[in-house]
Amino acid sequence: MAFDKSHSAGYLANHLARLFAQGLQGRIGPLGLAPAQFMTLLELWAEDGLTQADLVARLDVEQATMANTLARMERDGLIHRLPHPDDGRARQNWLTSKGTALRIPATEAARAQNEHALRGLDATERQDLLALMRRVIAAMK
Amino acid sequence: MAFDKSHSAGYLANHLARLFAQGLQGRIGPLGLAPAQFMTLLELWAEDGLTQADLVARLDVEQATMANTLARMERDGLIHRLPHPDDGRARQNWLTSKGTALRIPATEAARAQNEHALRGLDATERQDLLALMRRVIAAMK
DNA sequence: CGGCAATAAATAGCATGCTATATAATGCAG
DNA sequence: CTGCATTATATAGCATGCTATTTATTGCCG
Repeated sequence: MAFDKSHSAGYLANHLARLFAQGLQGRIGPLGLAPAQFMTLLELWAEDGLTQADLVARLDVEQATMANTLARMERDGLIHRLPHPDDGRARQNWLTSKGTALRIPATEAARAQNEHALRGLDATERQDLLALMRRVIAAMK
Repeated sequence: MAFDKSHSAGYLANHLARLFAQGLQGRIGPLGLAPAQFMTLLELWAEDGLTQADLVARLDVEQATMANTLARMERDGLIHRLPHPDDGRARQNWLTSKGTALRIPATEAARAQNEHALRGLDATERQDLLALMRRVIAAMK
């Protein structure tokens, strides 16, 4: 019996994520943003000055992944990093004016991408999908 | 108004896919396989000797991505590639005995990962989740 | 048949993500 | 107060995935 990829949650999750990432890239790329940068900016827009460890905890990515993402964001002028006043090991990540200014257009782009992806689902189906995904995520964490 | 990542289908899809990939990696890594290699092997187990273009069409990844995956699979002794008899541009990808032998243990590992991820959902919820994901994928393609 | 568009792969360059390891600062145990 | 485990980052190395470009072959049009 064949293992049918179209009935595999893992395969579908991978495909779904790739299509979302490509779509989001197409919308925020012109703003000078990449998807992982956007995800990180979401946290900094909510609370500026977070450390790398804070961001790792909130976004559930590995520390090394976040280190690289922050390095690219600094290179691209989205953030600047200053020593933490109370902890010599840590650095606080602060939005630049450029990083701050992207909030409205970038979140609008992400909203448009979500809307595009979900355009075939009604409100109840959307709620169901999000709830089911959250439960599966919780089961794997 | 904050853009709430826990209510964003794109964010959840990304998180879901990362957790699936990590879990699958943990299960098939000991077999000497990586997730993208497994996905490709699924197609070759169903039909051996496919070309790179065939695999690109069936797995919906970019041609360059598949070229790299196939190169790693050849390096790892999972496939060998021979000139296509009717087309001098193409190469056919054939399973080695090693690649063939992994079918049972690898599909079992993938099934176990899916089962682990979905363990909190009943049969109806699983069907619903897969169906909703397929519809969103179709909307984005 | 000769030229040119289309097709199949390969390659370059980059972002994201992982594991594993190294470095440096902190902080607690004794 | 010293020493060691813990914590915060950084770095190395790799897989996956993308876009863009290159190379080689096919195949059709005129």
